[in-house]
Amino acid sequence: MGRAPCCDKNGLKKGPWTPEEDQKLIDYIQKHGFGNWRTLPKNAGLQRCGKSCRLRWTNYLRPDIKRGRFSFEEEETIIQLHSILGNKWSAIAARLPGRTDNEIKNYWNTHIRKRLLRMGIDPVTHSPRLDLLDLSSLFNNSSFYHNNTSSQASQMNNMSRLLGFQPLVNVNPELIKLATSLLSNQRQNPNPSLMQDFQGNDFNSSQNNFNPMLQTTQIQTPIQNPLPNCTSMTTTASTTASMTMDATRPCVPYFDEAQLMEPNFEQYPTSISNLEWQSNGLEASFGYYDSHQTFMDPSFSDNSTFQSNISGHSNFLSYAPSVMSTPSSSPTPLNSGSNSTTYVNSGSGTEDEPESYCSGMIKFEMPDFLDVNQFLLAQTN
DNA sequence: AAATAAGACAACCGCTCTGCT
DNA sequence: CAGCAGAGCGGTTGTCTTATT
Repeated sequence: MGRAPCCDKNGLKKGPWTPEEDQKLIDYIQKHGFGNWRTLPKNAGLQRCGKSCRLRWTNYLRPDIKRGRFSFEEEETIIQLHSILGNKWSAIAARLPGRTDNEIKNYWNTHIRKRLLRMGIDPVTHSPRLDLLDLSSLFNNSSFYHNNTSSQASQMNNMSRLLGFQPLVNVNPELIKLATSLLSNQRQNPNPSLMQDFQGNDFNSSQNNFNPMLQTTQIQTPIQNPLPNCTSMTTTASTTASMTMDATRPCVPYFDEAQLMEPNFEQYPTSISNLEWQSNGLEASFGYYDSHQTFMDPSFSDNSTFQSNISGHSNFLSYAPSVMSTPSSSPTPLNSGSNSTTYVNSGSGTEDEPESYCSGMIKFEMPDFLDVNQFLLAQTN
């Protein structure tokens, strides 16, 4: 079926490129540019197919390619973008100057993916791996998540070790509660009660066709409005967005690729640069940093209004929603004045295995070359 | 020192998308 | 509008290097 492969059996060479071949390709492109890849190898005197030449050029010989180890900032950026874009390596590469999609893909598969797995995070959904959390079923199924869970979390960790699993990073009891409840729900037949959060709010109604609990794990499911609690939101030409939040409902962030591709500026803030999401288990709370980068937690004050101002402090990124719901390794209470407790990462990652991006609440510093607004705008083109 | 395993990354394969005729 | 070819993309494989036994 389909057309013949580009590399037919006409004696075209395959496999690793030699320095001589590289030089031929470089010389030819420097003289003539890269127009038609199919005719290029013949004109350049190469026994390669055009596709092979194109890949060699774009992935290796291009002069603007940055080689060498990925920096921590690049790594963070890849994880953040992957949480939004998924395996869209070319889209991710477009935001990392000098890096190719192939390089990023390889780096993801050989480094980042394994690391996330070791930390009990699903590299696809960027959420805690519920197959590990499901160990709770080894204990008392019926009463497990009706009681205080701190001792049970400890039990689970011990059992995980006994069974040879990588222990989850200091399992957050609330998260276990959420996960086990979710698993329990998922096993049952569709039930109206599934569509209620712990506060009894009905997410099954047409008005709220969004279940923040399900979003925690079924992160790939597109939703219509990632900010369902935002009862009003305005944008202005000065790229300042304000919105009024209904704090009676959890406001769970979610940006999927479709949303990024087609941002609706009547629905979303123009900038998400100084919003910060966090999850403390049951309630996904919503906070932001003020101009002094002090975390503000408006989630439990009625009709909280906040400003998202691009010019406030640029390049402070805080979206990466799915990773945010990861158990904290060393949670440190930050804001105990409200009904929810805010945790910040205490930076417990090791030297060569920085894991700080994988805690209950993570702050990401956006590299200067990554402009969030430009990013969003680019997606609209 | 040799054998084996694991890691890293370049390259290939097959599919889809897009533009041209 | 259909068919074709070029280009791009994501997944997978192959090969080389490094670490371990």
